Amino acid sequence: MARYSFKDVEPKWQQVWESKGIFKTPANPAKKYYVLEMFPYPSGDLHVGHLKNYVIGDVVARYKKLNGFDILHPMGFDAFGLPAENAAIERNVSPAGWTYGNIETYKKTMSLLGLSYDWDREVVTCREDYYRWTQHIFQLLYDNGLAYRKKAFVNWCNDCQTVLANEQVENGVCYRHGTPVTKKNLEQWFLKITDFADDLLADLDLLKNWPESVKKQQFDWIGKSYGVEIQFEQPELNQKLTVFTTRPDTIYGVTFVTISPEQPLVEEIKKLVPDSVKKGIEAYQVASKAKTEIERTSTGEKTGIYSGLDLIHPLTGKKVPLWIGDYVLATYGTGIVMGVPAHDERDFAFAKRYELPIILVIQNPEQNLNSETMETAWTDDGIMVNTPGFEGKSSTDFIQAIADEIQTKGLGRKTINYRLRDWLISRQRYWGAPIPMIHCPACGVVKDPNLPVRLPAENKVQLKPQGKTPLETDESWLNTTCPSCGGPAKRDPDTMDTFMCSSWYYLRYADNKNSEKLFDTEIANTWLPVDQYIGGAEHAVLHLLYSRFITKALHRIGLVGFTEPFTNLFTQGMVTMFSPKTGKLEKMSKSKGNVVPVGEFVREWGADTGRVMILFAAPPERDFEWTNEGVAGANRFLNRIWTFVQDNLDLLAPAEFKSQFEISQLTPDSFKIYQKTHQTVKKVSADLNEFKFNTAVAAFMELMNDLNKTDRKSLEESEEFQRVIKHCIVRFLEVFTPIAPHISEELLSQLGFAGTVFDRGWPSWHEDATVSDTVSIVIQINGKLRGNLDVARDSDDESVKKLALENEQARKFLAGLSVVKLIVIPNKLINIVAK
RNA sequence: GCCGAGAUGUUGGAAUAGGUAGACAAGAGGGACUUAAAAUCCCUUGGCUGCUAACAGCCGUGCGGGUUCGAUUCCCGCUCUCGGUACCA
Repeated sequence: MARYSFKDVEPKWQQVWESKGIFKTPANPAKKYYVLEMFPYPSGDLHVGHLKNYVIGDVVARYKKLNGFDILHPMGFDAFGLPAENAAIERNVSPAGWTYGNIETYKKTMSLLGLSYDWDREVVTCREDYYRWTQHIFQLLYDNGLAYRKKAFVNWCNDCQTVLANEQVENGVCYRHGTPVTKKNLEQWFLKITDFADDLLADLDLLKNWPESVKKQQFDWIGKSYGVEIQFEQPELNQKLTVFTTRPDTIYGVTFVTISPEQPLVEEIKKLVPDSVKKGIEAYQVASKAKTEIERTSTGEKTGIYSGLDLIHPLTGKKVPLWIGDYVLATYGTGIVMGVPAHDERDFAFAKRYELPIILVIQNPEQNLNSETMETAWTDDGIMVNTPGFEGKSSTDFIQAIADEIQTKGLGRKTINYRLRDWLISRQRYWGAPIPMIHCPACGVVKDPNLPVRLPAENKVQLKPQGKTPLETDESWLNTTCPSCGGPAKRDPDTMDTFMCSSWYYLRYADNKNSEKLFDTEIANTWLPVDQYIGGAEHAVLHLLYSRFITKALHRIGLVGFTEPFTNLFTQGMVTMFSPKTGKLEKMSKSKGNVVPVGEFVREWGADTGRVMILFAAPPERDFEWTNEGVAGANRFLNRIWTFVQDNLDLLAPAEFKSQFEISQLTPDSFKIYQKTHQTVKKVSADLNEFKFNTAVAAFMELMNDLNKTDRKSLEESEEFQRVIKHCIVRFLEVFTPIAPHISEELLSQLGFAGTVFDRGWPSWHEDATVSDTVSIVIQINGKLRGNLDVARDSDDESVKKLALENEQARKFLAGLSVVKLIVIPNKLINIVAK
């Protein structure tokens, strides 16, 4: 018996789908469904760890298509970015050549898998026909006041040799390299994502089918907090110092105020203090700036220096010293905080180090706090003390009262602060979309009207970072004329963060060939939002937040009719494998030396085996380990299906195909397999809707195990039985096509069906056949399983009780006991409570 | 530290409007076929006890309590693991 020869079958069906144009996007969808997997950055070649994302998307796309939806299922490449540029520097290759070569490799590999993409919809972010529109979006944002330039202390990664957005700094290190990030004071382009902070927060509620963890991460990242700004006067300074606090209830506990060394007011302060103090402040500023982000933010020492000035406490009128300390962030709130050592850990540590006084204003419920002896700050609620007019009252009541009082007395105002900052998008690198702006000495910043602003030729620029942006090294590119006055001007030398490229690609797929516009609004509104987005959870606050922002911005500008890009989001777990380098399970990656290349895998096992393996191994949201045993098991299963059909093809192929049977006409054996088949169709339909691929595959295995028990002799003897078994295997194969499309199509065709499964669609199940006339009822005695009872479905409780008490097994256990109570759960169990 | 998710056989995992725990696989053991091996097929496979067996009993879903006729599922208190986060005042 020939084993399943995937080497012939898989290319054959890929060819059929291709030639029939099955996966082409319909122009005027009646029932649209947009399935999208996060597009890859093309680096090297695909390994099986990458596959999970694409396989899940393909199952969804095929399943929806079989159910009559008009599908948009595109693929493309996130093609600008550092790896290409680094490869260029290290190996002297061309960034563009390297990238396009990888894209070709990726596409070739993807074509082995039978994925249902419409490649006519492809987008490649580094191509001119794409990045000119990325530049166009930038200019649109600029026109609408959503892109601006400012000088700020920004995150600098020495490995990237460029600045990074806040979202790209994790725990003080670069998200890519893990190298410590330092601060640089540079003038850069920012996008006003903070303008949408409230919408981004509120609309999380609309995202019903997003993982809670992703929504939570975005919620925390936006970090909305309600508080009060309070002003402290300084007699010599001509302006007041404003602090932001969420704890105005601790106002009477203020014993100092701390200002961040980068806060601009520090410069004013320096003018008022004696030279010796000024020198100290400057030395401190230099020292702070030299620290890495980790050194500044890790739990370590809180350092500071006395500014030489004192402030007036707005309520007590007493003097409190003003300190400069780099534990205060210049970019959050006002960059100045009030020091309440008794009720804030950081202030407590600072006060202890510099021997500043501690005033207790909130007493704990045990009433045992004492400012002299406390060893840690009390940050919870409690009872007010040392607070005129509120002694003995609850701090939770006081917090509102004092906020109101501060506001009415004109000492400050209630306000809201966000942790979210504007998105810094300038990058001092070559391989990205140039920022399409011109700097003119006369006119200032002017839009370049000639898009695309092309990158200078690779051989004209110095890619290796040397304190200049690579684009600046091509003078002929850099120097241009001002579109406004015609005088000499310079181009903006930076490129855009590549997250900008990926924050709108899902829109371009809808109308990817439009050379006149970003996209046609009507077409975008037809296909979007994306119905099902699938990707890794690591993008929770990067790509997914930026994309939501860009969608909202384009909505405000009037280019799209929706406010959220992705209606449903599924985040798959990663594929792990034992790494010989680290000696443990690791995410599959080249650097860990634990990859299985897709090409090699498909040559040895075929695409369908890989698909079944990935879907069966574990629930898709969970991580799973890639194992040879798992692969072999998946392959064995496919071969069992193949063999079953081959063994019986002589009888099944000629048999008439009936789409439904009369239950009463079926023999018991026929009914059993017919029932199992329809239960399977029902279960698989439900499981695919819920992304429960692993249990769907298990259901197929169960049905196959039953089909394999088919008695060849009975089959030979009864034409009716042949028709039943044909019906069952056909239904099996039809609903199996989203999971293993090649083998399923091939066997359906061998069984006598012309065309493809898409000609027939998803079968409905025979509901009456999924239930039985009789059910097995469990007999429990005092909660313990003691026997079984076969009764008619929906038997009344009384007859079940009677049968249970008469049951031989039950009587054995009831000997010497008296029955106290009977609990009947219809069609499930009866519990006899006895003493 | 804080926030979130989780803990079920040798392993991946099933089963939760509370109702037969371990579906389906993997691995292991035994058998059939074969000169042999591979492949394939069949059987066994949570632990303990009853000398062995069919069989029977007891225990068993991280730990300790609780609610209930009945708890992997609900409640309270722990332990551990994995993610996320990191001076945001």
